[in-house]
Amino acid sequence: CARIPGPGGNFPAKLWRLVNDPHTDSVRWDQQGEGILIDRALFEAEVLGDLFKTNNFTSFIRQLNLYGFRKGGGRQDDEPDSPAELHFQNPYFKRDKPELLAHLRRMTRSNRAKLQAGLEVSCRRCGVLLHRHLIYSLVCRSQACWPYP
Amino acid sequence: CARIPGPGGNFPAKLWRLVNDPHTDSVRWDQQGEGILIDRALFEAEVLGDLFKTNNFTSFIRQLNLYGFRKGGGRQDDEPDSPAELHFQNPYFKRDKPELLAHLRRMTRSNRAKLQAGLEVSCRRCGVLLHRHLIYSLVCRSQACWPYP
Amino acid sequence: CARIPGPGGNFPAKLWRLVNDPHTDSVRWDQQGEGILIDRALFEAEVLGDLFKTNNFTSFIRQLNLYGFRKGGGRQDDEPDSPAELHFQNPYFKRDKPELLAHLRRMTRSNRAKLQAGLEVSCRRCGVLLHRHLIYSLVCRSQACWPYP
DNA sequence: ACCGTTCTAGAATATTCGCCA
DNA sequence: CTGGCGAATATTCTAGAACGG
Repeated sequence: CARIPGPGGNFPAKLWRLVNDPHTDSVRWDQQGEGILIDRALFEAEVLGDLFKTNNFTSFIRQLNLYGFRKGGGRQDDEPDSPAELHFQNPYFKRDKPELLAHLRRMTRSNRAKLQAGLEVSCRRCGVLLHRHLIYSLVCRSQACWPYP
Repeated sequence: CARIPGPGGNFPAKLWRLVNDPHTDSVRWDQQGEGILIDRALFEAEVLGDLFKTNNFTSFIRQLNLYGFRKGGGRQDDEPDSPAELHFQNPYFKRDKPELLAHLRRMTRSNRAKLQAGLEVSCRRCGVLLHRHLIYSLVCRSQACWPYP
Repeated sequence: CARIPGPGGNFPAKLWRLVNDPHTDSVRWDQQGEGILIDRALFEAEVLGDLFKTNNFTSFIRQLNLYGFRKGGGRQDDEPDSPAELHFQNPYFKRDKPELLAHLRRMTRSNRAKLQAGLEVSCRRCGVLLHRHLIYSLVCRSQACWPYP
């Protein structure tokens, strides 16, 4: 069971990799797999400046918002295990529905306008990279081979 | 004679600081002070990943082009001391005419259109930071106090 | 020499008190007294949750922006001692010109419109509290009685 | 009606990738 | 092949908007 490939890809690819990587403690799925939980202090030490070029946690939050993540739990605000953890959710980012990832878009003003007009919006390398990553994560999880040998 | 302040500022501010900083060997003025000479290998080791968030020299070149720098010497391609040095020049980036710095603009498509239409184009924090740096470099050079004590 | 009164007042009053309070290490004037330097980690431990109701540093930044503070140094060489310190400045928030405090306004959209139309904009309790605090700080500094006994 | 807090979006610069004359 | 550029994403700083006190 190979490692999830890295560190390339755009923001959704990186986030998908992080949340599915058992070696990453700062980002994880909530109990229902409908949203993600982020431990800020841990995230700053573990991820920022490494996988991302920024050291500012707020830049990471800006990316979450750009890709359509909203704060708050999926259903009835299921509590994070630690009160310090931030809860975000996105209709196209679900643990058990990786096929939805293809709908993720960077919500710039121009993309928003295009979508409302019914036009196509590209997502550079979304297809290839996300596909690779989701295959990896699905295969690995189904084989219950995590954590890595 | 104080050090040139850093590391803030936009690209022109950083470049002006680098080329005037005697501690930076990878970027320097050509003999006439009309263009800059860049030693790529040295630049990668000395500057990239530190003052800039990128490790790719080509990203730095992209910035040079965005701000209007062109390859080639000012007059008749006065030879770089080392054949490995790249020669770039910009009509508003001259060693002895810091007042021209105020005309530097990021040449995006929209900015290009605005300029052609005779409109104003902003340059965030260009004024303050460039002003700071040019004052420093002028004062320091005039006092011949470089390298720093 | 009495302590600066607290903890009441609106945001500018609190900030003026903090930056002039020698017991507060996380907020201080830059060398020229034209901008303020903020140590985030220290600020979170020292000030947040106490003087302000929030635990989010970003809320404090939002307040700074609402009242017209901008990131970056004022004019000349005012780099932070520690690169970790954030530098903000405001044309009406200067160490040696407390009379300018009266011009501070909460820059909401409506206030912005009013000011551009040349209308008056109120600032609740700005007058009274700021006046009290600036008197205190001036008196205290002039008597060189800091730090407090 | 104003202020403070929170979450999200706008806008400018920075970085990356790839095209093309 | 190369230099310059378009266009997409990434990072930074500031503003909009909603809500409660």
